[in-house]
Amino acid sequence: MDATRLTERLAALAHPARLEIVLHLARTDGCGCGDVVDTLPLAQSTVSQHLKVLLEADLITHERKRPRSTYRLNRDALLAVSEHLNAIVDQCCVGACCGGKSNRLD
Amino acid sequence: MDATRLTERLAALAHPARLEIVLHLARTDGCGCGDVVDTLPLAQSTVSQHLKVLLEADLITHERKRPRSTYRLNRDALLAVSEHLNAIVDQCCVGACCGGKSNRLD
DNA sequence: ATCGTTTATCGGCGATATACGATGAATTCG
DNA sequence: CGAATTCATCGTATATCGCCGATAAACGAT
Repeated sequence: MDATRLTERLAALAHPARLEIVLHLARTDGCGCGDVVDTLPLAQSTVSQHLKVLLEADLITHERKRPRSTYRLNRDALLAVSEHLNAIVDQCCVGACCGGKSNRLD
Repeated sequence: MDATRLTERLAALAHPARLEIVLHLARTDGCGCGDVVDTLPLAQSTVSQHLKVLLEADLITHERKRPRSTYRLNRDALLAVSEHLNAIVDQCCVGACCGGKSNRLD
């Protein structure tokens, strides 16, 4: 995952509604757009847009089914973001620095 | 860290220039605004604004010194974001779900 | 074929973000 | 003192975001 992809994913997560959607999908093993609409004080078109953003960032998956489609959290993608941030922390000037703290030497 | 704080930090990280700044600070154990300006194709005032955003998100620290001030990465804050995302992944419907994968049972 | 349900897309508006140059404040150097 | 350095802030122009209502598209049910 390059820097551009990372910022795209971070941007996708950096919105209260979208973060809420991610949390909802994490709790409910996949649901449709309508289900998400019911949990948020937003119009259906707005939710659809948010889902699209998350989809383009590959943070969720989409399965077209009838009568309802299913959106699911892409755990791997979310985990990749988490680990990328972790890598930055680890990379942080090995040795005593950044406020005098040592690096994960446990 | 509540959801609002998390989205604020994610938003701060979700910009190419600011992510670059964070990476730079991670590599160079603290430096001034001017040093950052030298590494980016942006005006000094723009960089200063980006630093302010990162500062408000508490992702970096600022020590006013002369002749140069010093910005440093706040490792704990960045780590907190990483772990928060990790927690969402872990929370993801305990059991087989989300693409049929099991949850970190190692 | 028509209707109802579900979802995606379009157009537009207000708000926010991003960029820059200019300016000011604080400090150091000559 | 005056000049230079470093950085923050202001004002402003432009672009993007976020939201909505309206509409289109897809499809199952009647």
